[in-house]
Amino acid sequence: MKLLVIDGNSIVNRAFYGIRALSNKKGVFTNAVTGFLNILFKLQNGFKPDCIAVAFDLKAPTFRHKLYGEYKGTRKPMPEELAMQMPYVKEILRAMGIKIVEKEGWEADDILGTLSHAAEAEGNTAIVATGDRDSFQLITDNISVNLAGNKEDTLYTPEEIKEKYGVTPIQMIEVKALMGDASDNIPGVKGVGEKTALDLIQKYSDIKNIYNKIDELEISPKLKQKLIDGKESCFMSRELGTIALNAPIETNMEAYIPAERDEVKLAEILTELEMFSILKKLNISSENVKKASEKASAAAIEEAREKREAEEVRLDKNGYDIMLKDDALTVCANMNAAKYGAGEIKAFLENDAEKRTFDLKGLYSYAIPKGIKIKNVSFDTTLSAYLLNVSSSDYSLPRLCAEYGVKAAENDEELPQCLYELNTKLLSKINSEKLNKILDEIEIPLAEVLTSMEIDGVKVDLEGIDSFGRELEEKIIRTEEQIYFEAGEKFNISSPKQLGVILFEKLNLPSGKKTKTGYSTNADVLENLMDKHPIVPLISDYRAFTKLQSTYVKGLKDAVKEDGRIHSTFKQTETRTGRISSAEPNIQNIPVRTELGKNMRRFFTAKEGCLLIDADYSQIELRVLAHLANDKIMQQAFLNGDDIHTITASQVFNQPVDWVTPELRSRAKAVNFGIVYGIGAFSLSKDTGVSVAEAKRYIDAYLAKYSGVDAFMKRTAEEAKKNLYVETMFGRRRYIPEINASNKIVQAAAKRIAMNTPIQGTAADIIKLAMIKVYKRLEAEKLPARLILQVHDELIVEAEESCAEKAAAILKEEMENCVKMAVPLTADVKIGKTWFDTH
DNA sequence: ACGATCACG
DNA sequence: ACGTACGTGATCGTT
Repeated sequence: MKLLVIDGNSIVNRAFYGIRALSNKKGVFTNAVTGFLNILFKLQNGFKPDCIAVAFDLKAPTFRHKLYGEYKGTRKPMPEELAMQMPYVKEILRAMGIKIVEKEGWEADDILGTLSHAAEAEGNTAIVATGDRDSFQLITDNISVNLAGNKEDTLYTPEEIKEKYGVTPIQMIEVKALMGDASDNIPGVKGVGEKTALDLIQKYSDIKNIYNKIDELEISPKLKQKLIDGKESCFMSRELGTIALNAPIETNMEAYIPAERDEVKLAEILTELEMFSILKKLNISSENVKKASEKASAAAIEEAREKREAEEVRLDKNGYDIMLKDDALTVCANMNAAKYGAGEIKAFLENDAEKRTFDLKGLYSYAIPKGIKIKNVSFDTTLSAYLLNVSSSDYSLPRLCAEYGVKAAENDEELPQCLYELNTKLLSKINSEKLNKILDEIEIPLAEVLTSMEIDGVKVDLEGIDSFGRELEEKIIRTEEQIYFEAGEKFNISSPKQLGVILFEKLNLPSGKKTKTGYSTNADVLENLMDKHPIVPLISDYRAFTKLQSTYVKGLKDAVKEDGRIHSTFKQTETRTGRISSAEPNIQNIPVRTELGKNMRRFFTAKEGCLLIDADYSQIELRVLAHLANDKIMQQAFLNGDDIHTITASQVFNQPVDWVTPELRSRAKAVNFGIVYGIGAFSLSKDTGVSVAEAKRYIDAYLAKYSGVDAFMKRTAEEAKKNLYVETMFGRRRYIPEINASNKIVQAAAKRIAMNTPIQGTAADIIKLAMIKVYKRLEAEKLPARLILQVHDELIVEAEESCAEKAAAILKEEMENCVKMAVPLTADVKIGKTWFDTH
């Protein structure tokens, strides 16, 4: 008999990432299901197996995890769009009469291994279909592996493996023990990659032999040392990388002969998913299709009735802890759990009951695309945990349970209790630390705004980027040639190490030896060498060009989605100061400071018929400082509408305002920045080019004139020493325990943080409030205009041309009036087709 | 995985 | 005498 055993998870994964997003009307994604079934059909038709088994992983940790710790801990979780498709895949397989094999504590790989080897033992042949190469170790004369979902559709046999890798299939285990596997978090031996590993195993056949004869091997001393250091890791990796052949599952082949298929059921599911092409391929009788549709409508009526009843019971309670997990809402009231499936979530989220959520932004990412309006969120675990400790890097449930002394849920049944206890604890802390206002009025409403911005994204001119990229490519090539000419040889200009050798050894340029690893070649160093050799400005240009090319041209192109827009992720629990951050791609560091770089902004554009409205706060951090420090002189400058850097120059350099030269103004500007960052004379001198002594005089003069600022800085540092934390104007808190460190350098750094955080953090609070106001106002006035980007002190709205002026007025008004301070806030607003035009 | 570098506010 | 401004994220080379 012939057995086909399929790695379900792996194939579904391949299908999901290999096929563009498809979904039915209800928003259930279907690309993974479609892809999986197409691969399954192809395998069935190609191999004509007598028996079929499909193996899946269960989420529970396997015995190997328990032995060696959660070695898959860093693996990315399955995206929601994929997770929601898994139940459908399984249901369809069952309806097709195909056996699903999964076993708590065992991985799909182990099931593949056990079944294929059991088949062989009974004198049968087996084909293992999977998406990854792990299974190569299972190959024998009677067991072959098909890398399904790959372009090349070869069937791997022992000969194939020998030819390709020069080792036997079973030796692949040894190879992996040496090289490790990043995707499985198998460490291997540090510093040994595929090439070295294959080489070693080809020569010495297995790791046991290698370590037994370690002193006799013909290898470099360096490699030998690596092997010795990694010995323990290597043997552990061998354990981790060995697929089990003894999983406790049914191994009688008869059990895997497909049963008769349930056509009605199949028609039902495929109709629900709107996968009509697959339905056609299955040749299901029209009679059965009809039966399926009758059943479906009856089920819908029943579902509606159940929902109503459930609603009535649940509505008379007044608070729920809820968490969206695997596309189902776990709802907990008084520690009793209720599960809501995809169809019922909407009704629950939209009802009036008070809700305490976990990962509100995640919930909005689910709700907004489906048009669900979440009502009455009073608390969020993640946001609260962030407010209570902005310095954590992990706000996952297990981590929070550990941090706040709550017993972590080991399974879904324990989840309600766990969430309830954690939320209760966090809520009481939020109240006692007076963070409730900032939670209710800033972070909770902001979650919706950020999610909406992520979903909308910003339009990008791909052709424009492409053409800019071609220009850059030419510049890079030209510059490269000139650099090689000046250097008299070719080398990797991007390698600081190689560059250092060329500049400081070959060309004998004066070096300030720096960094742990060698010469420093950063922009500052190059700046000082500019006139010393013609290669230096070329290097500087080369850096600028390649930075633009790889980070921006290439990076942004890769980030453009099918809708022609970039959807950055705005992280709400990332920064220590309360700012939001942007990633994948980072939209907050698009070039603007240089003429060449600025061109990137031409490619961020409003969609057809729309314009961008860009509003940025003028000097928000200095205004915040003037307010917090209650410094009358600085406040007066802002009240007068004066140029703050000119006034500062006049104060610090003791000159009449009219006598302030651009040079003086620029130095004063540097001092203003320095003050906000918690200045030191050394750094200021480096920044302005004056001597350290001179810089010190500036700072002293500054603090003497702006005496309120001086007092504020002293007060803030003392407050930090006493409380071990500092606060923003709205009470956002940052703990700085290092403030009392015995190491003076550490302590000095902590002091700068203490002085900077209230300023940067208050500015962050203000713009968050402005975002909420702008978002709500645009929504309330039903304007065809949406807030799409935030860059710390700048907001960008995309609006239909007809309402651009109106939207601009709203932006300005809301930004300038969202808080009342001792100085006015001003926002400069510009309208344009592209982000370049608005500057 | 980490450091160096450089883009932004 | 120390080592040198606050807050981020992406890319590349090196280990």
